[in-house]
Amino acid sequence: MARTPTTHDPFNAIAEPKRRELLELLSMQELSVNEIVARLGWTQPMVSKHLGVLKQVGLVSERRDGRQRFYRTNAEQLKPIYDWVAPFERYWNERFDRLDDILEQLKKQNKE
Amino acid sequence: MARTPTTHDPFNAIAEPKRRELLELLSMQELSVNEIVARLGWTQPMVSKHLGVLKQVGLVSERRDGRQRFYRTNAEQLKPIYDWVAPFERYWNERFDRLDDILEQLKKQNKE
DNA sequence: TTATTATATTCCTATATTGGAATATGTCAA
DNA sequence: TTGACATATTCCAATATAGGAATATAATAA
Repeated sequence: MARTPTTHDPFNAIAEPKRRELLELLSMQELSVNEIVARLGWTQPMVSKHLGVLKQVGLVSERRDGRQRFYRTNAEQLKPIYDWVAPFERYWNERFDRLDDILEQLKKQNKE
Repeated sequence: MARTPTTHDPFNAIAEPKRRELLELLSMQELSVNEIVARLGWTQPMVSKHLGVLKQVGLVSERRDGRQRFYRTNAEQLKPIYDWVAPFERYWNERFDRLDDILEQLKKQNKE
């Protein structure tokens, strides 16, 4: 009876804008925590905590090397979101306008 | 210092699976609250509350007629989500494999 | 071993949440 | 006006959250 945890699935994880920013950054390149801190200007614990959430839902993967940990985006985990939202594209993309017209005509023909 | 409200933006609004289900249902057709209750089998207050969240972020629109209220999905508000997630498609869609190869070659050529 | 560096975790507070039950509001009909 | 119907809102509980500060853990170097 509470909001679903952010660590439960990608939809909840990416609701936080900072985590979306992290995913964008780490899709270009693998970075260590301190490099992320330097680039984004957040506090180190803040970076670690958001990375922790993303790791739990599999949206980033971790590689350890000495005392450093390198993270990178695991984009495949975003597919469920894409798959859910993509079918709605037709509603704002004019590319589907002609198809809509055709479907309308078919409907009319069926009624006759 | 708390999680962003569900009514703040589409990303937070659709993190809840029941609201995604509502959006799918109401994209096919306009429905009254009671019709939604009948189709989904949820309690009436639950339906009204979720519709309230979706309405606040503009994801559904409302039409009043007598004592009934008809809702339908306003898909354009999903565009920010699509726009954010679509660039990641390349990471799981094999259609981009050849493009990746070409980019790799260009990188190599640049180094020379 | 001790100090230093890199990262993660804990403790705290303020704030929202979801769902259920009960109730309120609004609209129409008799 | 009164009753019935359609929908929204309030009150409650349990639970998580994000961020800040402080601290813990782990790995390396001196």
